[in-house]
Amino acid sequence: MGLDDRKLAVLRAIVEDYVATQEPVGSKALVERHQLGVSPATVRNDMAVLEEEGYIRQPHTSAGRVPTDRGYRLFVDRLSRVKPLSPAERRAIERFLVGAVDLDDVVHRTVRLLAQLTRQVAVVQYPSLARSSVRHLELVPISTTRLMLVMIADTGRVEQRLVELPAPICADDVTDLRRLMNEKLVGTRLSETPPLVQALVEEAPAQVRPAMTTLSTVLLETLVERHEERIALAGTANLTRGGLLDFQGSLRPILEALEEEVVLLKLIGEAEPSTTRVLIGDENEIDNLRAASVVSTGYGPGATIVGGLGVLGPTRMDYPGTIATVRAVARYVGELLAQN
Amino acid sequence: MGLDDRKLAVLRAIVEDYVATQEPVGSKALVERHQLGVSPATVRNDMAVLEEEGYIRQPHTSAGRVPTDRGYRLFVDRLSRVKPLSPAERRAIERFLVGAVDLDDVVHRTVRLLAQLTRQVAVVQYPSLARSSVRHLELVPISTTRLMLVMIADTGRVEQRLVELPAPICADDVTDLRRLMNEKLVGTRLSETPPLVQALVEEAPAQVRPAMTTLSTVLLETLVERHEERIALAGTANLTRGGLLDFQGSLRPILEALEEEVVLLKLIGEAEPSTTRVLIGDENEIDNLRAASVVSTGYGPGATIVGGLGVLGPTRMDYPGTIATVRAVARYVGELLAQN
DNA sequence: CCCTGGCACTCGACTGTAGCGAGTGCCAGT
DNA sequence: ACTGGCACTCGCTACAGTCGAGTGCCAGGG
Repeated sequence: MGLDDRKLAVLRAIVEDYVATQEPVGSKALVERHQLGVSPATVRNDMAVLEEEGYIRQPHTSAGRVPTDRGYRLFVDRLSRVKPLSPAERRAIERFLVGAVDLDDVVHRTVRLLAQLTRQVAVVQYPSLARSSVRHLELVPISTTRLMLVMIADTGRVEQRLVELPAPICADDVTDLRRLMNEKLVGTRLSETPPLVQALVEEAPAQVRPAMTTLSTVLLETLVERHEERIALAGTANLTRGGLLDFQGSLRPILEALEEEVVLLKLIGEAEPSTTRVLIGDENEIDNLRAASVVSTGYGPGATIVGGLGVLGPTRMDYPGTIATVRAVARYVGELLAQN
Repeated sequence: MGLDDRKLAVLRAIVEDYVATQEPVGSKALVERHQLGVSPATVRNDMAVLEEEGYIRQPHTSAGRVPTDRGYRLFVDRLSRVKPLSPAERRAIERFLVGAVDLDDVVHRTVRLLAQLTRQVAVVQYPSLARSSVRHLELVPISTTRLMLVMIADTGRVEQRLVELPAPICADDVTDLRRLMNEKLVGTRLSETPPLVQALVEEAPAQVRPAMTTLSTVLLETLVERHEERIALAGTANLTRGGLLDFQGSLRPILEALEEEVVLLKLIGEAEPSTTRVLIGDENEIDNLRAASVVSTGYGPGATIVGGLGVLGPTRMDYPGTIATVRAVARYVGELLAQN
């Protein structure tokens, strides 16, 4: 408990050195590289206390100390000072994101940018449908019994589904359907849609009732219920930096986890407004990712949040820098979305 | 040169054993596990010839033999018998692919299926726009000066672009634009589109000429010229199978290559009709992939090809099995697309 | 002429030993 | 409360020795 200022300074120094060198750090090296104003022996005593409290540990009896997950946690919460982005980084962000033609394009550029800047694995969630509202619904006749239902969300996401009608339909009826759907649904949040869709079916003229029923089913089942979240990933090659030291030599579990969209969504999809979430090692609920840390945040136009983004790396990561970058990128993307 | 039947049989046996065990195979083990009808010493002589011809090599002086890229090539070209799929695999394919709601869904399911069956990295190209034709063009007004241009291709692909108009436009004009574009472009292949689009602008009534000009620019620039190919990837975790033995211990270059869509397209996008292409190690043009092999083929409804798919793995892979699986999956996907 | 058994040889993998050195814990002294 | 000193631990490296799988070659036999 009694962690006085110097002990905290020692912990900070250990974390910083270990992150930089990737090697267990000893008492002598510490006093040499940081102005602690005390001797190695004193530092050793402090280290013993820190170890007892579970903030650091020794890989083997006669080696230096390495921060534990708990140590990183303390470091992140209380010891790290926010590192402002370099002008070069700011410029990189702007240069990278202008000129995106498309939501797809925005997301792809963002995820690559994030991977490049942090030199880690980057994950970006497409704007969540659940958090979007309907901007427009379009029906495109493919044949007399087939329609393409296109939904355009205010976040720029566009989803389409092929709808197989129970009976042939004429062009006028399609127009009616389109009008009815748009009148009722445009502007509503996807999460509030179900009852409205229900009403839509009930109020539909008999003429188009069967078609509307089919349409509503597709709308609810594929767009609302299994609310189709999408994810973009980049920078997996960065997992191999630092040789086999990180991730105790096996990338396997990490790569497996990254293939599961559900897992990724859990990681970065539960963004709270304007917080940056840092999950360190063990704190992670997914077993495969116990050797990794995740820094994530939400993004969206203005103050609203429409999706999450973040990076994943070894617990031994540069938290202050990563946090700053993730935040900055999220803010830029938000601004970009606000313009549309 | 003088490779008689027995020497070929020896090579085949070496490849099969090495693929199965991942360990250099010696003469004694060979005669034990295969009915070659000769003694180890004879096999040794054959091996010496095979080595001289560059089909196998010794990792170190006193170890067994390992196939070279050239050896695999000979094996694939002349020695491997096609391995029919097991009924279980066939069922797996069908079960996996039915119930896809969406082109996106089809592609995602396919790539995961392929990764799972071959236990390797799978790559699937979305149906190429260049090889698709226009089924329908839709214009959705977003505001008075903004349109969403939606293009639906016969392959099921749907692309959308936001178009910023030079001047406000009324609903009737939008209807006109839509009609004009569809009359002229529906049914044409994307690759033949440019001159038609040109004509479209020239023939447009003065009233909608400026808007049509802008539209055509977007159409050409973002859909035709940089013909937007997309790729899905799965199974990267399979790269870690076989410990660090494959890929000489470093996944780095492989992962890097897999992040480059351009590279992937080059690998699987140049499909010839009804051929399965096998690239072994060195044969690969991409330096990063010199330690890997790629098995790819084209797919599409009926006999036409709209895109490529394939898998990437260590040169030490089960070629007959992989080839059979890749072909089968491609055929099923083709059938699936033909139904739409 | 081709195949075979035998034999000497090579060389990587593994084991055990020894010395080195970074780093620690503890203690007595200021 | 901090410091210098000292004994101790233990992983790392180098080195020597042994083992054994596998080879190349050769002489003999069908």
